[in-house]
Amino acid sequence: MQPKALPGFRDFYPEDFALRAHIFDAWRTVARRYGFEEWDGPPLESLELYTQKSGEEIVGQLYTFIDKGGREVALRPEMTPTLARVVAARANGLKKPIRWFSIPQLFRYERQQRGRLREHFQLNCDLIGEPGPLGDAEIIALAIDVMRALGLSSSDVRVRLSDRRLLGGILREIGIAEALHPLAYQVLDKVGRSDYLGRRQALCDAGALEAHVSRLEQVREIRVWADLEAAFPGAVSVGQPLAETIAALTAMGLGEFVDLDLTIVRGLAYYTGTVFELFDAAKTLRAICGGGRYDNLLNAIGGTDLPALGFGMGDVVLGELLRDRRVLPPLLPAIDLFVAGVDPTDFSDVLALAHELRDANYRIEYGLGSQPLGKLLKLADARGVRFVLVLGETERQSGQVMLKDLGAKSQHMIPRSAIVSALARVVPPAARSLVPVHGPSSHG
RNA sequence: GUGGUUGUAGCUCAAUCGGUUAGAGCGCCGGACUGUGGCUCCGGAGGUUGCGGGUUCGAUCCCCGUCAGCCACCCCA
Repeated sequence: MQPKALPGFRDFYPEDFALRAHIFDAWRTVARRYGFEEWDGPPLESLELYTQKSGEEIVGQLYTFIDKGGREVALRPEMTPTLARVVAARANGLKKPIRWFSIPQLFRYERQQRGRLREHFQLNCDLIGEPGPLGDAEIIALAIDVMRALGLSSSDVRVRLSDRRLLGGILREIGIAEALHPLAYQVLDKVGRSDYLGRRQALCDAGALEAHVSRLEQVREIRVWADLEAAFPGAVSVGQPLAETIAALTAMGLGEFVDLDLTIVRGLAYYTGTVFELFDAAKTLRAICGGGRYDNLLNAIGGTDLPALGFGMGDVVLGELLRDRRVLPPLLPAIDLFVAGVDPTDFSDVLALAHELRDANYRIEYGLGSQPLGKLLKLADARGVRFVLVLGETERQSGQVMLKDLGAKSQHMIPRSAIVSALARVVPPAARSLVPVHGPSSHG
């Protein structure tokens, strides 16, 4: 039996890594477009950071151990507690609102399933120090724009949006006691799922009136703002921030992505306002992204009273959705040019030429052993590279190099002495090459 | 953590009722091809049938266990 990666952990072969890089690229590009700055923290934290405040659910699934100094430590399962600590440490010196993003690798010890591993990368975007609904719209818009940047539309992904303040208002309007609100949230969370009746019974057993629970069930029918006004007129006023957030998203032209869905609760105990999730439209996968407002968390962890909100977007479900929707990045060749020497006496010329071109920021491969030219061309072709430079006795005597275009099936001589400037007109240097790997023929 | 289900080559899959040395395509390596790639043809490597045990003259096939994948719970990122 060959050794394998631990369950729930991944090996990234180059084609897998290409997808990961594609996702990271979109994450960074869009976050920067919103003026967010990248930061990071340690992957290993004190266990106490997680046991403290951020929801007991997570703690049972931590990777924890005692380090050699006797400290109880944990691999980070989420980024928000670290963020709270880091921000709190310099809260007075940071200009608000703070716009930060990070791409941490996170760990959870849990049985894996599709879309849920023990390790994943997650884009975290957080906006700290802004209490108003335009901040909520900003964060949600960023998440939507990541989808758009990856080639997904509103028919591929949906934002499901709710607000705990509004939900609280609805529960008060119904008359459900404050102490029963967590149970009521669970009932809403389970709507349409197998355990729904069990949770409903639990709420009744805890003292909720049957009539109240029935009315609570109307919440799941609310799809547009008018539904809310009709069903719970008394709660509309506490829903104002959510209404303004939706209006802002509509003004941005992103309204078509957004569904009002008050059954979105989210497990983490620290959310205080807006909560939202992104799903694939067919809803065959797990949530792509989840987030919301957590106005009390920074105070609880770092003693700094700042409103905040943010989201986490994992790479696993997102990658599956990109595969499903067939919006994967094109496979690009790893090199711009292949250099082929005709026989072993050409090696030193090949090495000199290759290195000169690498210094000019070309990505270069050449044959590492003594191989016939046909072999080298076959290798170049397999690499997906379009251009080959051939160096042999003939070229050396005339002070030239042969530039062979595998795509156009043509070749011509260019002067060896001015090789870089001669090439620049034909082959743009370096990693900006856009020639697809299977592409010379399909590329034009 | 609970229940169900599936494990054959790097990948996708075969293998009659339990019966000889577990096959094929793709991929990989080599040759035809010593200054011209893709195509073609030929050859090769690669498997303790996830692992362990049991039943049997004989197990990829049946039984048990275990590990891993998947699905549903659970929980959420």
